[in-house]
Amino acid sequence: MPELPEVETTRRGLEPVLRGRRIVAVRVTERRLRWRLPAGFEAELTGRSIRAVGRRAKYLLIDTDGGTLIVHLGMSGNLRVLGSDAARRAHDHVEIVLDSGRTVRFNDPRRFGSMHFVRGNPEEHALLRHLAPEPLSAAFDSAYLWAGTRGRRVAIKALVMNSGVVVGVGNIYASEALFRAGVSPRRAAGRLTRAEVGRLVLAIKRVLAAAIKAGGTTLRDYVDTDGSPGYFRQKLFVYERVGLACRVCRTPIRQMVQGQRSTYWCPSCQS
DNA sequence: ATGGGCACCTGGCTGC
DNA sequence: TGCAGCCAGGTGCCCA
Repeated sequence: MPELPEVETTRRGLEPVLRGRRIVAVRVTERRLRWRLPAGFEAELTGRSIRAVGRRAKYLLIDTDGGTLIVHLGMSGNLRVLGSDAARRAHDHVEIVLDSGRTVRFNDPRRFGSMHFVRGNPEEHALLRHLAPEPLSAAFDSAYLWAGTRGRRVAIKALVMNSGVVVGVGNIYASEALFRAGVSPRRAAGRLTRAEVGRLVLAIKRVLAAAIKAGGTTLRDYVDTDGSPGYFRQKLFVYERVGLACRVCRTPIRQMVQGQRSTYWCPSCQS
């Protein structure tokens, strides 16, 4: 479910609730996440004080005085802030109880999400070590993507979803950014012109920034830490709009499958 | 190295 | 009403 804007929205919701708080209890009701939670997981976290809540790609980094909790929301995960007496719901797997009396619950029906508690620099963890630049950073610019596309025969849509090229762009925002850039999702990455690469870099930055501003996109389950949905869905140009008129030229939006994922595009605006 | 396909898992919807 | 089949915001891993 969540791409960079949804994870960043979650980070912003967690930060004021977690910063400076101490973890007084950790309860796990399902250890079988994407990677099984180790036996010592609860004990390692309990008693820690939280210093900050960061983000790298789609990973949340909950920085404590004894290590970092790395959280991924997978396809269907969310973290909600609740009172400690709130009723448990189906698929609540992990609960982190704070000294403020509030609690953070990780709910994830599909269990593609994950948690790791690591000592030392989390950027050196195997999951983070090989990640490409952040899309909203200065490092992700036209020259960078130009170099990263040369000689690549993969479809440009697959390339922008590759976390070794740029992070945080998932299935929704890949289609949306390509629409905004006027580039067909099936084009071989290496065949894009300099101008197209430049437009694509700008489109990725703008669509992600606009989605963060709207609190992310809720298609089905995504909710922020308060349980409220994101409002960017109304601003989507192509995603899940197959057969509907393009909001720019009125041509019907089309859908195809690339790499087992749905792609949406306007055959008139994109070439 | 690169590209493509599968696997992990549950729930919701469609159509017979 | 029941059930099979298909689809869903991700990504690590295996193979050619």
